Amino acid sequence: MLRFTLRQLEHALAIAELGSLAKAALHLGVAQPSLSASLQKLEAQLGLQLFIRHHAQGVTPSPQGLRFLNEARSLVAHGNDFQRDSTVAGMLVEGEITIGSFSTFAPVYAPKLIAGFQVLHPKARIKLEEGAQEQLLAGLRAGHYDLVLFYTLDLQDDLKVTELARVKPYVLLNANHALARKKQVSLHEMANEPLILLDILPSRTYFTRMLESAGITPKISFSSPSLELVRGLVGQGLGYSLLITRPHGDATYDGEQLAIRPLVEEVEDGVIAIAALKSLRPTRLISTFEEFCVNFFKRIHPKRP
Amino acid sequence: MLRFTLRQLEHALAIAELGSLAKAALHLGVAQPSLSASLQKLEAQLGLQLFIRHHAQGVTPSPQGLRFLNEARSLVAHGNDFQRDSTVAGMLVEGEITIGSFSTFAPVYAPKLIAGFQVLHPKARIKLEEGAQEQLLAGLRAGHYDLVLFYTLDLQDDLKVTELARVKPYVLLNANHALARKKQVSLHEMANEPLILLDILPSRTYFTRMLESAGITPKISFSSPSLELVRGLVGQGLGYSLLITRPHGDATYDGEQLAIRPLVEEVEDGVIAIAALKSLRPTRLISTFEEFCVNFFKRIHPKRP
DNA sequence: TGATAAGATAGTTTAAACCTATGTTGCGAT
DNA sequence: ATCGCAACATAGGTTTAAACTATCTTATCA
Repeated sequence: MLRFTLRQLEHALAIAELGSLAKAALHLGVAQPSLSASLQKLEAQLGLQLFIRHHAQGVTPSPQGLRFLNEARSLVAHGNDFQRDSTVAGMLVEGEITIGSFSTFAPVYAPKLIAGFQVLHPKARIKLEEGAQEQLLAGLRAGHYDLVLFYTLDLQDDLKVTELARVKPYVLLNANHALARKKQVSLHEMANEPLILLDILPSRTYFTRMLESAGITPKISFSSPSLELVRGLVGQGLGYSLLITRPHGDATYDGEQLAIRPLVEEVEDGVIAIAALKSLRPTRLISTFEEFCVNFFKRIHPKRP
Repeated sequence: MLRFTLRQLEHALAIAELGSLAKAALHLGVAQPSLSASLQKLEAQLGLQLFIRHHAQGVTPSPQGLRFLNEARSLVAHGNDFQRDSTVAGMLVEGEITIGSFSTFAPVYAPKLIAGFQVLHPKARIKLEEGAQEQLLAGLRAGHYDLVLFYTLDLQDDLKVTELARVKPYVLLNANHALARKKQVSLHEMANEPLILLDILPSRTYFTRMLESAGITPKISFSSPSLELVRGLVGQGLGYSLLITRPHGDATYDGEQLAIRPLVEEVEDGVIAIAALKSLRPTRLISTFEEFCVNFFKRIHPKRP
């Protein structure tokens, strides 16, 4: 256990610097007897006499004291650096944060998001990790992520969730599919087609729930957690898919053409949201990033009147 | 001004290490609520939330907290090093001390003294500086020397003076001098000879006082603060000298032969002493060196019964 | 020799640190 | 489902440390 206080060291250093308890007291804004006591205590705790007292003209460091004070100076400097870094960490938009992002839309939104933020706050470093919802929420609660971007489904009340945008699900078809000629497609028209399901939470729950409430039992031919694999399978004409996240472009990785059609039905929107732990007070950097996300999505998906 | 305590950092580190306030409290030997308070205060002072509380199962560091704790660990380690070095400095025979030595006998005694001490305490480093008495005492009071070796003359009561040896003054003659044939010489026999005075305090006072109390007014032909210069002048037959410090050998630097003869008169002894400031509590190293000096001179100048 | 300057000491007050007892909350077991 | 357990927070009180005011001691200088 440490037997001295940084405060005491600061006192001793000021005394050494000014060569006098009285002057040091003035400089530190404490009473002279307080310093006297502080110094005596420090000397007692260390078992070293640091200063030689010259009764009517100040003090001078003893040879031992001189060695001590040099080390003390370094320790106090270390402490000051530390304090500056720490207090500043909460106040400035600097430092590092870690964001968790739902894996399907990480590649769609995150690059622009991060790049845009970096322009405004070049001293911030942003780490991005992808994951399924479970991992994201667990990571958030475990202190691994400062914030997570995901699709809201079942809200948990230990999270502070901020809605960023609402997006409509769509039907993904092979461009040559018969229904691709229509402007919009009904779920019922697709009911007997084989469904290629994006099998990742919460997307799967979202789509199965949507089909259920439309009274449809889908024929699932394939399922995969990978958005690009689903698109590839659709591109090969193996079925249709229901999706929310909408990558730019309508070609698969292997060059097939896709068709994207809105649904006829009024279905529940997909809600893109950013979440933080309610119990974790955010730093300036975190709050700033959160606000930036809100504004970013406002620009991309402006609210209809 | 530093707004946190090393104690607080130790607490936070223990909490992080054990993942629980309760366990950390046990480990640190304090009550759990004390830790809770300590942590909350630290968080408030830094404006950072360090831990995420999981109500019934401990705490985990927040992402910000993790960065903080790493730096805190380094600071506390620094503090521990510092404390070890400091407390150890007072307890062990290690480290560095600075000795001031009266210039005429520094070359005679100091080498053996230091070499002998180094054998017993190889981790001690001893710095030696020479000077006249004024400088030595001023240096001692200013905290420049831990100890000084000198000839006692007028005792000052702010010093703790330990007598090391008593030595008799002697007459130094050219080997060819008429009186050099005698076994011992009287001051009165020399009264009309030219005196080459070692002009350094306190030696000068000592010798002039000695001659005064014998009722002799010396004919001072030369004076010099350098012992070897005085010996050289005597070697050239320019006069006699009175000395206390007795270098080994009776040749001058330029090869002349000298004769050393005791005095007939009973005169005041020269007292070799070691002194420290009364007001400065010695470290182990200082005390040990002081004792070593006492024993060293006991061997060299054993007390006559 | 007295005035002055600088630390030390004494006594008191305020603030910090700590303790015990109790409250709150989430989890797991019956 | 509920009860008990585990773990952190809160409340209230006590001890210890830090600070202040006033006074004493001592060395220096005019």
